[in-house]
Amino acid sequence: MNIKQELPWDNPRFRNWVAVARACHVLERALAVKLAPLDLKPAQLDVLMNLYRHPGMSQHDLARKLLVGRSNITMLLPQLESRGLLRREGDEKDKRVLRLTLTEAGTDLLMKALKVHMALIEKAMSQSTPEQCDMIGDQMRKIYDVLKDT
Amino acid sequence: MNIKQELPWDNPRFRNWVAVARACHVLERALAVKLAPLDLKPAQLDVLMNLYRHPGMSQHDLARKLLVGRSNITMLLPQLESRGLLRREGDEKDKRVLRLTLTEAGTDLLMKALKVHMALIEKAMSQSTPEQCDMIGDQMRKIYDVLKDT
DNA sequence: ACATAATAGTTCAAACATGAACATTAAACA
DNA sequence: TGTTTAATGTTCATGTTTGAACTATTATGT
Repeated sequence: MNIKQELPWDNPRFRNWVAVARACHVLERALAVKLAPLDLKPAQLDVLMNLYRHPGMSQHDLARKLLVGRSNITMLLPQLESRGLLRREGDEKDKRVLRLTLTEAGTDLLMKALKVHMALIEKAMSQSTPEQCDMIGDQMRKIYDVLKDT
Repeated sequence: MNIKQELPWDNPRFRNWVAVARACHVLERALAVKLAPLDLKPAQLDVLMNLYRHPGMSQHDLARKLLVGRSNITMLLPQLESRGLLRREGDEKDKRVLRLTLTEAGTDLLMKALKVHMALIEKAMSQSTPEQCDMIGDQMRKIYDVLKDT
């Protein structure tokens, strides 16, 4: 019988995941700083990114994509809409849903923000070979699949 | 000249980092759910973990470890202290600093919470070989080093 | 058709994080 | 020593995130 149970810090999976979380955290903070001149928060950038890739998506779909609650989206959108970055238009067939699309100004700002975001990620991952980088992405997508319904 | 500039989604580093961020986010959410029965938030678990590994650390040191502001720590600790999970004692030599240590109850709760955390991480990373897992950890530590002073 | 369920979005109060300004104490240095 | 500068922790105002309750609309089932 063990007098002292194994501590998580002895476990490679634990130690390595802690490193993942810390890297995420520090990159998020750095991104917030770099986006400040554009008067944009990381969460707002996530919104613009998703609308660019999925024009006409509903608020519900957006919330699921961003892994946040619907009320969060409700609170987030008016700021962006009043700045003229996106439009909310009622769906013809289903009067419950609002369809979201970027305006031209929204797309312009997104492009500027993406340059900042890209530069940061390039800097962060400059140490990794393409193979390592892809492997990391593959593993992370698996983790997401394993946990997404938890 | 390019009519359309390269989009970030065409860049492997960008796509793969997005996967990292999403995996982090979904694991954090899952952890919050699993910790709820212990009446513990992920941020509070982070505090307990750090105090266990570094007994007697100051609030300032704790804030730096957790990558948050000092005021955040000030707001966080009273909840844990009033539950009898940790002690705050003034330093003899420097009357500005408060030394933080876990109580026995704090250590007990930490051990229970770590089991939950470990189980989640094991589940998440069960798809990775030990080599892949270590490689991910190595890369993430590099990213942290590159960005920590940004 | 009608009653019941489920869904999309909003509102609201509570919890949480953040950064600037502040008080206290220690360190630097003239 | 005495003055200035820096460090620790707190307070407070602000902004963000969350989940539960609510309205309006659509889907389901009898």
